[in-house]
Amino acid sequence: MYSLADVCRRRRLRITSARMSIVRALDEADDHPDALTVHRRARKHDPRVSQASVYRTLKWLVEHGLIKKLDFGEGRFRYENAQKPHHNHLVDLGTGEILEFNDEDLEMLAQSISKRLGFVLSHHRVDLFGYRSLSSPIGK
Amino acid sequence: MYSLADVCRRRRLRITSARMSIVRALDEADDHPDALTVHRRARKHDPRVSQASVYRTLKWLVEHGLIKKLDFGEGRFRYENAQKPHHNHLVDLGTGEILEFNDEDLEMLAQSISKRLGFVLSHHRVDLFGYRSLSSPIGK
DNA sequence: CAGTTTATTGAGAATGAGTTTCAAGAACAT
DNA sequence: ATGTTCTTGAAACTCATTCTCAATAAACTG
Repeated sequence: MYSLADVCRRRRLRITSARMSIVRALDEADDHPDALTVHRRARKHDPRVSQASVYRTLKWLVEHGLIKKLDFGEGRFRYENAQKPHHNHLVDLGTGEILEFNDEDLEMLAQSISKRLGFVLSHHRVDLFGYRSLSSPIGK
Repeated sequence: MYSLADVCRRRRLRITSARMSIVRALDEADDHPDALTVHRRARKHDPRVSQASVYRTLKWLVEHGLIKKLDFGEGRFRYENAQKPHHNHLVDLGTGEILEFNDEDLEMLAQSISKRLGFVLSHHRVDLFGYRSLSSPIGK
């Protein structure tokens, strides 16, 4: 998987120093940070980067399809690298942790439901919210 | 289906005049209004009702399970009567219109995926976003 | 490379949804 | 009626996000 900085270069998108520090923060993330978290992390690379630039750059990256804007009804948005293969989210209501999962049947079902309703599916979002069961196969 | 006002009465929830105008606005809605839309509509019944009361009452109704808080990533919430049987949403990206649909397979699949991941499903959200296909069975 | 245009920046002001505060007014319980 | 509790409208406030603007940095142009 290429770094976001690389993807920008390959696409001839201007990558300034402010953008570089933001993009590095996103590249290093293996979670789903919100804008202010991205700002905090980007500042570690370059303390001069402003909040405004973070919001502008996030918007710009979303517009260019390099990152995805997520929303779990928390009153703010989270972001993730769009290069990650498609997946859905499961929110652990016990801890707030966000897990990712895939299900081929689910993908096909979303397609077929859309078709049945007369729509061409652009994208979809399946979020599950639940509590870890005591006999969790994942454990903790 | 009982009106929200009736449900409040049966549950011995105090229904004041401000709440009545808000609840009537919700009862009359066959769409998915956001808080300010509810406020605008409630004012038609009683122009004195404040924005604060609308937010307070919406929160109160959600807490009592009479309405559901929806979120389509628009940066604000929408609401719908919780008495409506469970359904999912399909957002028409051409018009912004929100359609409702049901799919038994989808419900079972959400359950089984949660279980597989070691979670007890509390609730889930399946939103499809798409464009009406030219040969739409629903037409327009 | 100097000069000009265009894009991006940081700081802070502005916005907009939602919440809180507070004093006044209802509703309720004795 | 009296005191207690709840709810209200208005306005202040919060918080995430967007906008404004003068300054700077890049990218063109000759």
